[in-house]
Amino acid sequence: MPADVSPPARPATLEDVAAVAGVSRATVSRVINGATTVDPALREVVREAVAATGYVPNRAARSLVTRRTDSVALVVSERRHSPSDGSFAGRIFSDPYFGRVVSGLLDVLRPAGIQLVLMLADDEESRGQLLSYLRQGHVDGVVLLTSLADDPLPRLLDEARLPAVLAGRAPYPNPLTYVEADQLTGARLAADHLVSLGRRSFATVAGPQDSPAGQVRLAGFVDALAAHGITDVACAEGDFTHAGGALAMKRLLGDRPELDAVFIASDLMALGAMPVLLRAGRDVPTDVAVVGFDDSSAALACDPPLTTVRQPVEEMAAEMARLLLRQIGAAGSPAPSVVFRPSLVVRDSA
Amino acid sequence: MPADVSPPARPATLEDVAAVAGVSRATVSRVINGATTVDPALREVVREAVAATGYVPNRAARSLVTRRTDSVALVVSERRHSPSDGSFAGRIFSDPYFGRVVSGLLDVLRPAGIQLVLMLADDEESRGQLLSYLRQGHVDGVVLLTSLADDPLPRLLDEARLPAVLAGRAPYPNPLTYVEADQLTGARLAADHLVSLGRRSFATVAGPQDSPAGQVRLAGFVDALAAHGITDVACAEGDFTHAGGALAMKRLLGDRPELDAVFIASDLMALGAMPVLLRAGRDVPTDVAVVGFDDSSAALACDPPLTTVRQPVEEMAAEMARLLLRQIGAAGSPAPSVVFRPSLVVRDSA
DNA sequence: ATGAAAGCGCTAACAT
DNA sequence: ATGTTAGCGCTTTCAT
Repeated sequence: MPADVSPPARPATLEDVAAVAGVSRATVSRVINGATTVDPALREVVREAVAATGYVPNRAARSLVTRRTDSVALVVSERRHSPSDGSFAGRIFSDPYFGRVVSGLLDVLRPAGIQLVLMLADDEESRGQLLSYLRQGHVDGVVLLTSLADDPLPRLLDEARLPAVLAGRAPYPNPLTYVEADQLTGARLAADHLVSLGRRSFATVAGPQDSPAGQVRLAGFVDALAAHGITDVACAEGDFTHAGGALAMKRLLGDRPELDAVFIASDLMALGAMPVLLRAGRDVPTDVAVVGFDDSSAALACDPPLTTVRQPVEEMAAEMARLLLRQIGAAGSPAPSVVFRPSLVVRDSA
Repeated sequence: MPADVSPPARPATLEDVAAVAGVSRATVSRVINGATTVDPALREVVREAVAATGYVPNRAARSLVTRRTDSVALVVSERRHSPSDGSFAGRIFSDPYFGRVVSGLLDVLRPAGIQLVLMLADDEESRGQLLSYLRQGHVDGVVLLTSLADDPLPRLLDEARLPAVLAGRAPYPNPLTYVEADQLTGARLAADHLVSLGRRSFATVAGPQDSPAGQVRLAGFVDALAAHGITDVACAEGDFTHAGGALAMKRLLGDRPELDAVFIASDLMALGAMPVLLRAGRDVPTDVAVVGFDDSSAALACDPPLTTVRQPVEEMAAEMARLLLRQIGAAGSPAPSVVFRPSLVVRDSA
């Protein structure tokens, strides 16, 4: 029977490393945290001891004294689809937009050793729980993704004095830092392009009018057309989903069969709308020019490839992470908001 | 100048509550944690003190002594789309499947007060970081979503003796608990249905053949047809995305223009494939019968609505969460795996 | 049933 | 440059 040489199940602590390295806990701590006031030779010894023991810092212990958690929350705030629907449907999870946000966030957070905690707020109760959780300092900051114009979360987050960054400015005056693409300009880009194509009968599949993005993109499109003297615009509201885009397009075709230009407020809706056009015997772009919004993977999934307004979502998300980290570092003093310039990506649909 | 009556910025601690209630820390702790050995009257007093002080337990402190974190990781393991692509594209984030999983998980986790930490593993380096993080006990357990047949994570997770549940059995012998729908049966359901419709020329848009789900659904479909004496099946591989489905469908139409039945290994790919059929002048279901897989929101976004193999993803995810919680409670002793029965949902496409 | 006290693993003064 | 020490807020024996 072999001697039990395996190390104890208990993970190594600072103390263990210190013992192996023949130094004090404090010195090991300094090396771990990259303090410059450590003799290079000792530093090396400690490094080896860390490797030998397989030491990894205990976050709870560290957190207890530093009062930082090295984690931030990604809060997704939506209206629950249907109350009967016991389960949260999470519309946004199916939008390529979400993946791009996570991706951009992690590009910055991961190298910084910060974890991302995913939290949902889909009703009063969950919002309350969320806030008490956040307030207790269980995360260092929050990134808020909301699709509700009347979302109380920005206000509550501000009152809680929590480092926070919003994806898109709050729909009401609010001091929180936000990052967004200029939606108004984006919608204008779409309108101008459609006009420059010589189109005459305009329509739009708008986003949900209880969402800021939905509201602003519609307003921007309508205003930009008005500047060209065009005031007659057919509009159908979609819900930012594939199916919603298809539905809205059908309505539009019923309302205004002669339409030859349509701006669709998200690529995902455009993806749903284009087969509807096809089925109705309209060729894109010959009969109907289509411009989307986002420049997500959905734009390339369209046939023909979609001309669309590009938002650099990954970059924007990375910027949100950076601003959040900066606020956290600066004891919560708010960082400046930043607005990205959208651009028009011309492909084949318009 | 009004007296400063506002409470100190410092959040209330157990000590504060104890002082207000006039009892010891230990008693407050007992009340918080629902110990039964507390006088009902005292319990009430403590409750009030908690409310008065706005006390919320400090997770780090608790975690330090209990060695539990009350959080679990949702690990998404994928191959990074393109190495040049600095940013992780996160294919799975755009699949309705992901949202359903999160939804089902949170249905169980949220009431249990467990947080969900989102982690990505998309290359060797991130996998290494991930493991050292997990090993240190920063989460109590992990739910693994992988789309790689040769993913080393199940093995590594098992070696690390971490409570873990896999979405779908590991592609190699592995003792970890898993939850899945019987993919073989699901694919057979699709095949049998298509055969019962009297179709004669079969094809399939398979999932990626480096993913377990992709492999098994293809094998199940081919085998089931073979049982009907049909051995000639056209196959094109897709990547489980919308665009991938469209591409594969085009190839299929080129290879076998006479096809009149196609099984598509995911609804999202079917959503991409159906407009291709339409454009090629094929009516669904008259000319071509189409059966999908998943019964996700994409199935209803199809036109016509998609006949598909239903996987109860939300329920499966909820079950994963339950099994994980059970394992965590039982000091890591593995829970039994569970296999759900898929069913055929007949709509209009076949 | 309740309280006193130890200690989880770490960082940050402070002292040297 | 390094070590000593005092907690961070909580749970949990162990007494009572």
